[in-house]
Amino acid sequence: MTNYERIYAVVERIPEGRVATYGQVAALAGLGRAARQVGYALHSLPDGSELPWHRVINSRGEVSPRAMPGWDGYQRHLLEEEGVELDERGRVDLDRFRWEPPLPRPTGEKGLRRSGSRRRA
DNA sequence: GCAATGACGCTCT
DNA sequence: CAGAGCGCCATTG
Repeated sequence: MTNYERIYAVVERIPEGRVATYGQVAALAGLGRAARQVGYALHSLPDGSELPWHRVINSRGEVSPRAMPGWDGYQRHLLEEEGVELDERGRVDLDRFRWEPPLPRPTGEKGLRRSGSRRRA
């Protein structure tokens, strides 16, 4: 069982009309902070795949630009078809469309918050 | 096994 | 919210 399988499994259960962030999917897939691998896995996704990969977006609620221009527009189109509202800049209001995972993280997260540079940029 | 890569995330400015 | 920087981590060469 590769991590891809887990990622796909998580993406597969994203409800229609909802979106999830890469980090969200990564955490649910057990990859933790390997949000990048989620995108990497989706990139390796074969054509004809029925996975709702278009429901996976970045933390800002925006569709991450990929190598092939135009594909991002396609993703936005798919989201609109599902009822997800996109603003002028093609962004999704995560406060309203973010998928609620079955096991939400406790707000009182332990010192595991070492994410990011944690240091002045 | 090591080095490079990448659909990202978080914090600070 | 947007932009800039550094970090994390699995997959690939």
